[in-house]
Amino acid sequence: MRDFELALKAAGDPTRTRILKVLEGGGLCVCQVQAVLGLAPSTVSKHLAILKAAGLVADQRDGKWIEYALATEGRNPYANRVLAMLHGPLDRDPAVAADRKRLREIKAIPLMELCAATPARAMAMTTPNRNRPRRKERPRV
Amino acid sequence: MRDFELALKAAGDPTRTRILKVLEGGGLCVCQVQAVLGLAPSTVSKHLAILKAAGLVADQRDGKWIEYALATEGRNPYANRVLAMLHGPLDRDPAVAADRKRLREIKAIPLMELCAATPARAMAMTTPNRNRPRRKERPRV
DNA sequence: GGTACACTTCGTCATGTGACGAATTGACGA
DNA sequence: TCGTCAATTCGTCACATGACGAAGTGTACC
Repeated sequence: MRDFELALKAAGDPTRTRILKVLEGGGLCVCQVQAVLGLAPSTVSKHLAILKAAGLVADQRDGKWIEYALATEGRNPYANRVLAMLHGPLDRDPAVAADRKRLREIKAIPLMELCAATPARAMAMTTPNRNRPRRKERPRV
Repeated sequence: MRDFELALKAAGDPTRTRILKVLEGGGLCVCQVQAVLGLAPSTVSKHLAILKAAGLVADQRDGKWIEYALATEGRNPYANRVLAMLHGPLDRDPAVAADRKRLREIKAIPLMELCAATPARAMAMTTPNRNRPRRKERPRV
């Protein structure tokens, strides 16, 4: 019962549903997820921890970054069934489509440049028709 | 997104999971569900309303009683997939097994006798070795 | 029509949840 | 070893949720 509850509650929150849909495109570090969602780092971290506790995602440290990806197999027998439900009508959801679009833009930004930016600046980075000069230094906040 | 959220949040609550599992044995009226769960009528009614709004159960009035049953088809495309997840490890859950046992005892009690009883009395009725006289039967729902 | 009763709705309370900023942790590089 | 920075944890707040009893609704039966 606990596994069932954890899996459904984890996936049932709209923000976490968005995270799962974004991770369908492959593993991401927290700051990338944060940039897509436009939420505070602590908030994103909490959501990812809930998804991990439910066995829906797995994390893997990669140097300074921690990559989160959809779980392929885990101890929660319901995780796979919940993840399978992501395919379908959700693909036509406006919010999901918007996240997917933003994800493409964010993946074009080097991690070093993206992660040092505040959410507001990361959002600005993804606006089109913006002629930003390339910086070598980390932008001041 | 809304359908997905409704279905997962509705089924993700432990009390509502128990209701769904109990309804697997066939449609029941509210007072029967109430007797199984041991909760106040208003609480049960609220849970059933949430499950109905999520498209997981359907109700049908039968005279004075209202029968709730698992939805066979509905507008929520995720309802069937969530209901399918009820089969599996949940069948081995202690709470689910206890509810199933109590359900058998409750189904042996005529509706007229069961529904007029307070939850405490209904619980007392389901204790074994009780030699209750048979009353005229209500049409089964 | 009036009563009985199965069920729902309303009002209230305690607890859970999601959001944030601030402080902390842990790995990399100077 | 120390600073930097991605990520987490902590503390706090507003709001959602689940529980209950009381009051309301609608149907059957007299």
